[in-house]
Formats: sequence, structure tokens, C-alpha cells
Amino acid sequence: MPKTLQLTPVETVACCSPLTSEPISLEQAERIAPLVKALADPVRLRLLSLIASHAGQEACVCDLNDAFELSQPTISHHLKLLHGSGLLEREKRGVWVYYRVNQAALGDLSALLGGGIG
Amino acid sequence: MPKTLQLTPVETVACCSPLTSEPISLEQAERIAPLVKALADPVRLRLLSLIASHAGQEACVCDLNDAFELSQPTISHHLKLLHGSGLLEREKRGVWVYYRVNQAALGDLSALLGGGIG
DNA sequence: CACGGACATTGATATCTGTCAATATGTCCT
DNA sequence: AGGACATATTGACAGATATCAATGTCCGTG
Repeated sequence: MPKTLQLTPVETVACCSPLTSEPISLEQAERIAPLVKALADPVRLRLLSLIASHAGQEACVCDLNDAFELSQPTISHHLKLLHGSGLLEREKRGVWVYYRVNQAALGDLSALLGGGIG
Repeated sequence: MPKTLQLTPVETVACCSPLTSEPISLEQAERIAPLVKALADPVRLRLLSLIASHAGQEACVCDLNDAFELSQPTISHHLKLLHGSGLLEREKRGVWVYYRVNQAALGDLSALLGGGIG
């Protein structure tokens, strides 16, 4: 296959002025929405918060599973979504998988909403 | 009916430390998620952006309808969702209805993600 | 090499969501 | 009052999503 330029949703958000400075385009909206959607779930919000505030700013899936009354595949599904959107980074160490928050991604999203400098 | 204390999602978010400072509770997550979900759609992102950057920081529904290739009920549906979540304020003037962005709401959401002071 | 444990994938299902056509509501003008 | 227009509500439907049970994959250990 051709070597197409592949950007994560996060990377495509980073370039944008705040929502409030000028109307965003259809294309921008369609790139940003999946990122926001990745956050728009109570389980994923808690996952992100758990990981971000965990010692070493990272957490093993085993820890996360224990924190919810949900099946292991369900947690795995949410983690995959967060990772796919670029909000979480993934590292496998031995048998365990560790996730950490992509702070820049969260920051960009925050700047998008919060006004910032534009 | 009894005079129960009713908070919009926005009002319940404003109180929270950033996601990254400590693990949010189940209850917090369930209050925050609807607010994020209200943003998690390309049409609603564009609506918000259009209104925020419009002259006078407000826009009439008629203007908004024209900006999309969607039916009038669909736009009305999205506006209702944004208004219900507290992200948009609504004012009827004569036959027209004007929406404006609740900047504080956006700001709170931004702070929730962006770290802030905690 | 076989087993067990950690995590991911698949397939099924119930619920939620975005959309539109049709209709209702409310307001101004004549 | 009646008609025209702006917006909202309802009902229906297709597609997305959250969840689980079952199964697969990968790695370390005995």
C-alpha cells in the first residue's frame, strides 16, 4: 500500500485555534469529534483519571480491571479506544501492559475549548 | 412539585479538580460524561464554534440552519442537546431564538482536562 | 514443551444516537 | 381571526456503541 500520511486525531487537533475564535470547518470538526467522543464516557473518564493520577503516571491493565465492576474485555475495549484516539500511550513490559496519559493530547483538547491564544 | 435542587451538568463539573490530579469518582464521571458527550459530535462542535465566533457572540437558529446541509429538526435537536447540557444559553426574541455560548461552561471543561491549579 | 496468567479479539445483543418527514406550537402581520 | 413564518416536538428507522461470554494470542515458568 502507498505510504500515506497518517495522523492520529490528536495530531490533527493540535493545529487548531480555539473553537471560539473562528468557525471551524467541517473537516476540522470531523477530526476533532472522535477525540472528544473518546472522552465522552464515564468509564473512559475514570480510566484516564486513574492512569493520570497513578504512581509514575502509568498503570497496568491488571490494576485498572480491578477498579471497575466490568468484564476484562470491556475494559480492554475502552483502553483500545483511548489508545486509538491518541489519548493513551501503550507499553508492553513482559506479560503486563502499561498505559500512560498523553498529556499533550489532553492539553491540546483543553486549549481547543479554553480559549488560549489562538 | 417539591423544590428540589437542580444542577445542570455544567454546574456539577465546575467543582472538580482536573482529571489528572486524583481519580474521579463514579458519580463525578457520570456527571461529567454527558457534558463531554454533548460536545462529541461534529455538528455540535461546529454549532458551538459558529455561535461563539458569531457577531455579538450569539446566533439565530435561522443562521445556523443555513450553515448546514441538515434538516431544521436535526439542527433543533442538536441545539436542544447543547442547551440541555448547559453549554448554550437560549433567548427568544420575537419569532427568533438566539443561542449564545456559556463561556464559563467551556472554561470549566477546559480546566478539567488541562491541569489547571487543582 | 506444556501449562497458566495477562491481555486482546470476536461475535452476539440490547441500548443509544443522528437523521428525516410530518406535525405541532408560538408569534407577527394584515 | 387568519395566514405566514420560525422553531420545537414526535415517530420511525438505520447505524453506532457498551457490554458480556467465549476464544485467541503472547509471554514467562516449571
